Amino acid sequence: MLDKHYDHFQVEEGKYEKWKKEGYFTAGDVSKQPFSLVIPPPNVTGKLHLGHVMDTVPDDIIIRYKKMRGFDALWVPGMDHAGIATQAKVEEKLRKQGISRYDLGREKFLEKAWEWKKEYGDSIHEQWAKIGLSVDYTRERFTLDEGLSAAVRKVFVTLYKEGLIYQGEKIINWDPELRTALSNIEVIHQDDEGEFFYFKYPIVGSEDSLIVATTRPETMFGDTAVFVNPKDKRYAHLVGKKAINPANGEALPIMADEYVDLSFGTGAMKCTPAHDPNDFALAKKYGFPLIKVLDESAKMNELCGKYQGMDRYECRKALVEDIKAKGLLDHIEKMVHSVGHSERSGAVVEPMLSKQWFVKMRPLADRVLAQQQSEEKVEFLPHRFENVLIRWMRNVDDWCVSRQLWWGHRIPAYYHKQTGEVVVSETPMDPELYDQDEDVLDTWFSSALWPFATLGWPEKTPDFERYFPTSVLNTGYDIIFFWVARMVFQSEHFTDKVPFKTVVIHGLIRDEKGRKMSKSLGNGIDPIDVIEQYGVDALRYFITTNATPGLDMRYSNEKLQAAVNYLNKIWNAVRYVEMTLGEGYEPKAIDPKSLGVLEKAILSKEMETIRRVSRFMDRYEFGKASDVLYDFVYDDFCSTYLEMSKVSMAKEGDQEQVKAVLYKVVRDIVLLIYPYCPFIGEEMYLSLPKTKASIMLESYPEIEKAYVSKAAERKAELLYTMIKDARAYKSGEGLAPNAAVNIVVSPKAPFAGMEDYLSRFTFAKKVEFKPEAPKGTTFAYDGFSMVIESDVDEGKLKESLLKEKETLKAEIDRGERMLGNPGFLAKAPKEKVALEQEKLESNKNKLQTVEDRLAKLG
RNA sequence: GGAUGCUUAGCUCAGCGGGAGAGCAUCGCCCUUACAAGGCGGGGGUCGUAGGUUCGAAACCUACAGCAUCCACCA
Repeated sequence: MLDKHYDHFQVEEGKYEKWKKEGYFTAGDVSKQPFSLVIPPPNVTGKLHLGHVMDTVPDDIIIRYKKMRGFDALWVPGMDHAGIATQAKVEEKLRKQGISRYDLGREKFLEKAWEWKKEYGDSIHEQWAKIGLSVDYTRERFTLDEGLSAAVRKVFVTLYKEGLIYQGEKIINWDPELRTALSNIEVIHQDDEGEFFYFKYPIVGSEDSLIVATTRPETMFGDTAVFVNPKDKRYAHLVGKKAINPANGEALPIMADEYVDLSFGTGAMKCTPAHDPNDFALAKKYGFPLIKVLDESAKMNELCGKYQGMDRYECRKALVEDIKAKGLLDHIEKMVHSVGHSERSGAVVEPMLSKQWFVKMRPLADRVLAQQQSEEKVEFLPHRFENVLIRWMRNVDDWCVSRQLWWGHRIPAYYHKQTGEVVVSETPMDPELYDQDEDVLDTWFSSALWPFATLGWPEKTPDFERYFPTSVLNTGYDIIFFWVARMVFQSEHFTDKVPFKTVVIHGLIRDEKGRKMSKSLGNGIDPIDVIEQYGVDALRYFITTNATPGLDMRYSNEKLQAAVNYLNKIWNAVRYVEMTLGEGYEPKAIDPKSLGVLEKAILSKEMETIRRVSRFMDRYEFGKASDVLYDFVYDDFCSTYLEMSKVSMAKEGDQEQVKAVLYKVVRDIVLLIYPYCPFIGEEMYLSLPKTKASIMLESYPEIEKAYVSKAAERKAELLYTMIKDARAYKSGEGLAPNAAVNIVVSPKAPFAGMEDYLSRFTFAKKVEFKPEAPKGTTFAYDGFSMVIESDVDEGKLKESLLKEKETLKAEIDRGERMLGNPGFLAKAPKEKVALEQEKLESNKNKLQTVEDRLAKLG
């Protein structure tokens, strides 16, 4: 027997450990159909946040549901080494101890990083357990483990041999704080306030000068030309002449190119090929030298004269002062412009010429674009997110994959010590003869292989053969570019298959005010705190049912409390059923034909509920599925059938049937809620009679056609409507709910045995069935009527009757307008027209009754 | 500049061609042995604005406004 209140601490205790120990999470029953998914691997950078709960709980619901549906459901867990993010954290920790990574050296630093991974990996495991994730620990992976590393080398070498990986000197995004290259998407653009400096460039051999504007004066040491637009009449006479760079006195050619925007700045632009991607393109076109003026910490280098060694901003300030002193500063404008920041360090990113490794994206992206046109494509839910992928694939630039870090997959490229010859190899080259490339790969390079490499690829392992491609991936829209896109192209290129058939995209969780959760705002919410307060089942329920697919959701304490209340409701329904069944109850088979009307009706409703819930579960629409179940639990079961059953139990003869039905329905409710809330689900399940060792061994409730009876539902509905009418009538007249009345139904009862329910729930002293209706307050239904006799406050009654009359008239008016419209009759579906006719008839009858009653009142 | 989403009850959000819904909040009555973390009953909305399509629009189309997000560019 369950306790009076649901206590989440007691309910959660020990269950996860038991499931894990019993091996319920382990897949591999080959007699069943496989179903698989991989966890979005959390970074080993720290504790999990609510975003991870959003990523993983839907997966857990899917896995638990699919297991109940008889699938061999595999959920591969694992974590991501998160190269740059983790390295930044480890460096920060060391810095607090006054140590830099260079003090330690590569090997020692990596030891520290592995210690970090161990510590945070353990804490992530604890959190998975708290959340209740049914991941298969026998198949757990790490993006830096031996198998993944082998897969990474295989992919790198293969792409290199195919000409899809190359080393090149290009403008990349440089993070001067972490001293590494970044890919385009690791750069966050934000609008920063800056200054726009207008400098005078004297024209050689003339008194004239040209004004050029820049936001980054410190890069002027790398300028190679000044450009104007060929159509620009203001400068036509200067093209071909030379202008003096006010930073270093060098003469720069003035050239014309269509690229220059006449309306921006002064219409004259300086060209700095080594520090701007557009200028780089111009320099290539005209064959300019590429002059780099910043070092890897964004300090000025030896080409910058007296500014050498200065930080870029220090230099900017000093240089502007010096130019001003020379009288060559025209003016300074404040301007807000978009500035790139490193996603991890926050440092302002410098576009910089650098030799890096790149993945040639065009052929890989084209393959994806073609695949999305075919039958064997990745399906996105909601569909619109497919366009995000497609647009990115259409416009993608080559991917800079080398990082000047230590924590990650070291690039399998080797340089001959004498000749400098480059060898790219899966197996290490002789260290006597070759030096390995110092750089590591972008962390997403290995994440991209996650769905197939975790299953054993490149080996043809049984798991890979059986579980790949995976069935579904559930993740946030914020990492479609970072992760989803890359898994798709790598998978299609290397396995010739999509990595997953369906991607379910969810929104992000925000705080109660709708703001993004972030460290700087300090508004992040620790899931562990939420679990302490409300229990994990409530958190799981909240996070999967209060969100619309693809849209952001807000964290809400109120909604969590609502979830707790709902769970407590189910808990108590189970408790009531247990009390009713009594000790030692032995479940009995139900004969659908011999059941009473109310029993038939609730089972029929349950079948409809199972049908609708299953349909939504199969489409991964957990919010909708839970809504359907919620309505059934509250309205149909708890408020209605369960209350009716109290009367039934007091009657002779029916008890066994009622018990059997109560048992079946409440047990099925437990099974239906269980994928969402496994802990309380297990607790309630085990508390009921005749169970298996765990709810994890159960199957999902099935629709049984013998239980479907729309006729019984309609009959029961009549009774419920009568009760509701009688109650509303009493309330409308200012009678207490428990005030005594007499009810007469005529000419006969809609179904036998209903009088007990009617009297109990309307507090009728007497319920009679008579062929003739007496005088009194009459409610008309199809084929019979109900008359209520009571002491009435005539004033109040009249008021409520008048109000009812108004609403009925409005309804009738609406119906008549509709049915009087020739267009409606001609074009609307026949069923709709018939339905409206029925409604109109019924409303007219009701109005008649109301008017009769009013007439009697005078 | 391009794209997407949102705008519905006091708050948070469903609904997305045929009678305006939920949770919370609010008001009234009830501690009735499943549940006061509850029950019963009630109040509250010209569904952002303006046009259009349709027999019928909160829903479909167009324009506009506000909010949010993403991508690109910014010498």
